[in-house]
Amino acid sequence: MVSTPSIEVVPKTAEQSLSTNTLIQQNQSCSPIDDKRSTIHLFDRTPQQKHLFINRELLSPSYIPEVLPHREKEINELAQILFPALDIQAPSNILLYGKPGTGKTATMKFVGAELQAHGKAQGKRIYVLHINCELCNSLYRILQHLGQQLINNSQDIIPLNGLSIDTLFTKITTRIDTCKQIIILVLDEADKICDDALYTLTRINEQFRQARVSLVCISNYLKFVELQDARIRSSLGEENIIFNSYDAEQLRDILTSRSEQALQPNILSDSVIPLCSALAAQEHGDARRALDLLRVSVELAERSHDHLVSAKYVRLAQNKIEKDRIAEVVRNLPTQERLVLHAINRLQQYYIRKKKAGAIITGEIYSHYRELAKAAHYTPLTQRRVADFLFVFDALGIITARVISKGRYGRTTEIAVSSTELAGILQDDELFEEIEQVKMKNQMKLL
DNA sequence: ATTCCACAGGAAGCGACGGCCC
DNA sequence: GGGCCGTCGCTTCCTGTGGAAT
Repeated sequence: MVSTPSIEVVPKTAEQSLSTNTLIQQNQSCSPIDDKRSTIHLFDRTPQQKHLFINRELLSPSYIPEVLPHREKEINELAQILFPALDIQAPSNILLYGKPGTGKTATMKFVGAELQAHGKAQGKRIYVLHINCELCNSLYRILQHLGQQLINNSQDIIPLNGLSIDTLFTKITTRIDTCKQIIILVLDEADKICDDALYTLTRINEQFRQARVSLVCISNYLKFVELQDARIRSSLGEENIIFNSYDAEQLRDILTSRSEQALQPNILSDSVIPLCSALAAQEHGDARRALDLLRVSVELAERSHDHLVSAKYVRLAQNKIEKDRIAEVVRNLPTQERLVLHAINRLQQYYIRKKKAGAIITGEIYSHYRELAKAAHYTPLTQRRVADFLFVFDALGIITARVISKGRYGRTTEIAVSSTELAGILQDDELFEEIEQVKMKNQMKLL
């Protein structure tokens, strides 16, 4: 039996608190008796610990505040377009564009809630239904979700699959058309939907005699509508609202307004909010990022028993957020995708060791991945499939992929690892030990 | 101007899976 | 229980591509 390691439950400094994972790992080696003993006082608050938060939830990006600073124009515009719903007339379909964290979803939820409440007060049937198309990207999933939200408490559950699209479509449209009502269907991340689904949804009103459905598509991509079929383009883009990125000053206002409600007074040093705003403004004015930075900074200070959140914690928070994000992504990847990441990482380390200039290319990655897969007793996937993985890693921000032409020597993709934390994260991966012994067969070729 | 390389990436199709309907 | 459905992960096949080399 392994003896109990000396564990300090609450680290003294922010740096120490960042190594919480190590502490947890050490803790896992404790015996059941030791576990029991160590948890008795685990959640007792020490005298020097202080609540810095009043309500942590208010700094969560998903929280919709009562006031949305610097979005008054968009709110009014959206409300004007949706106004006919109060007369049980279908508003125009709307497109909301803007980069991530510019308040599109928050604004829509805010206006949607107001509209629904107004409708209810007037005894009108107005429903605003949100669907995240990242999760529901096919017509079947959208209809299933729509039906499920409409029936709500009924026992008539719509199955996740098994029905034909026609059956499901008839079932849902019949259910919607039972009375005179307006449904505002908000399709968040609408660019993730397949074309057929979008086309069917734009034509859905043809099925109704009483009810009406209006679409609100939210997208991060300005070219979203341009890429659609002409039939979809005409009916989708009836009204457009563009959400510009927040600048540092606007982000500062947002943070100030939220922190006044979410945090204890006088716990932020003067530089914290300007720094969080400036860092988030550099990332295309992402309010979510700014809120995350502030929340994590305060959490780190709280864990370090500090009564004042200084700029130091913002810097630490920035590193922690990035590392946590990549680690979370990597942890949830399937084995084959992690094998490809290991191949990329090993090649990167090899390039550094040998001081080899230039970027890693897909051919090298694929051949090294094959070696690793065989060594770990997995059947290697095709190069086509691996190319798709690389595209996904790029989208996730783990690598940067750039298609280049090497003239007579063909076309390829240059890969650079974007995250400085990747090597460390992969060392904790269960595959690491398994493939660590594998030598790079193509070492000479690579040089 | 043409050739050639090493892929990129689209399209089609396959098989497994979970689940419904008759 | 068999037929059917949509989805997902994957393969195979194919055409397209950019620019150095010829």
